[in-house]
Amino acid sequence: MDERRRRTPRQVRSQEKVTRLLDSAAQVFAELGYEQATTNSIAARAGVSIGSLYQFFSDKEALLVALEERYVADLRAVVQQHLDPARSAQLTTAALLRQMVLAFAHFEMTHAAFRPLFMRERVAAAHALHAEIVSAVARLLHARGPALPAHEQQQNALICVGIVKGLMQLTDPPHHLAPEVVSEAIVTVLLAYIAALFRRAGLPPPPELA
Amino acid sequence: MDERRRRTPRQVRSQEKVTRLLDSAAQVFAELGYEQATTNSIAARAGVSIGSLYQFFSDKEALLVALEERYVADLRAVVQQHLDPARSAQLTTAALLRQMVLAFAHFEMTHAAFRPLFMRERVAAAHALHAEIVSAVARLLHARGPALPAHEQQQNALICVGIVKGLMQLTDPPHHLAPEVVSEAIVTVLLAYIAALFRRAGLPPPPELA
DNA sequence: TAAAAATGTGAGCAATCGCTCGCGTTTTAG
DNA sequence: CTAAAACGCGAGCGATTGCTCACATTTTTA
Repeated sequence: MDERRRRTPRQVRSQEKVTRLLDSAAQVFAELGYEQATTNSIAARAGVSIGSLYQFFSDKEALLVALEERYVADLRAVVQQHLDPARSAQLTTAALLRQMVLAFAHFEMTHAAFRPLFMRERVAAAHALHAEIVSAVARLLHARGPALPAHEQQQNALICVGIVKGLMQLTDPPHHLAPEVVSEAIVTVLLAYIAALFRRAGLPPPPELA
Repeated sequence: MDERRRRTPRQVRSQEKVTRLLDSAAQVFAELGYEQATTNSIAARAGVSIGSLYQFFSDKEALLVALEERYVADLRAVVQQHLDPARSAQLTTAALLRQMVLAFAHFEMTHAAFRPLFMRERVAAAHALHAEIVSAVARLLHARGPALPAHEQQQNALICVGIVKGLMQLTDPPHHLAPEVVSEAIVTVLLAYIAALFRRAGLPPPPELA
């Protein structure tokens, strides 16, 4: 299943080492980015020799791929929890958006290497998940506004996701805005944009959006 | 004035070389980013020996700084043309926003290294210009909506600039949306957001924003 | 307990990068 | 025309990086 992991660790000791290495890689990648991070520093921070690192990971990119699997699994769990149609049907659009944005902000805070790696590099599974999210948002838009032009929903969803991704960067240097402030602004922008979509289609926006 | 440029080129031949080196640096920086770009490849693409490169630039970072001066000067010209109060007063908010966003999209298309360098690295003059832009947008917001809470205008302006910066990334890989499509979406989002600001303050939004 | 398997280690190799330096060529000054 | 100044060149130096390998240590197996 994972050809980039050289030896599957059989002893508890080495399994913990793999975990520590991935934690260390996440930190160093977050601080320096993938290219600037050195495998020696990742091993050193994990308290592991460089030789041990290469017993478990075939090369530097294998660390990235393994981290990707971990992050994508975590993010997929968040997405399935918040984009589930059954759950979302019980909430107002405003409440639903707020919960989703806050969940995503929390994910980014607890997964420091997410943006520097998966927003900039070419990472296959991350892009597949991104496409899933856009489609799920498109379905959600269709459920909330069935009268909106269906052929535009995919693009509208892409804009919505872009708003979240783009504005969430205001929490990074050099702006360093508080995640709560940024999340609130994102919700405001999303609600305003969706309301504008209704108006552009000649429909009255639902009162909860105003 | 520029201590990082070793010899000020006195002959036309070498002045052209400096120009070619900066053009080449812009291309390579845009393709690979600053860290991954190599001075040898920049010199090679410019058709200049590596020795000549270091006659005019003290080190690799000097290329970045010189490029920064060029880009910041160009962007400042665009900004002063479009954020000038006298000019902007004659346009509707919608038309003004559309012109500004299109001008910025055109700037990014003609300055390929702008985002990969100045949105990610710590570049002093670029950040100063960014702050100027946010303040100018804040003044513009105040002019268009004097009744809006003044103490929020700086933050609202930061959100507006963040919307433009964040969504403009949809023109990059992996999305590759057409700049015209993205610009139109940005205008829609900006207008919707500004209208929402009026509503949140208990004011009726100007009809041109609807 | 002893052999085998798994794990741990870090000096150092090959490749790459930023940058220098010695020297040849072209342009300018007088 | 001649000397000086400016410019051009690229082999290669020192530093860094991803990664290997020969060998030591620990755990498992029988």
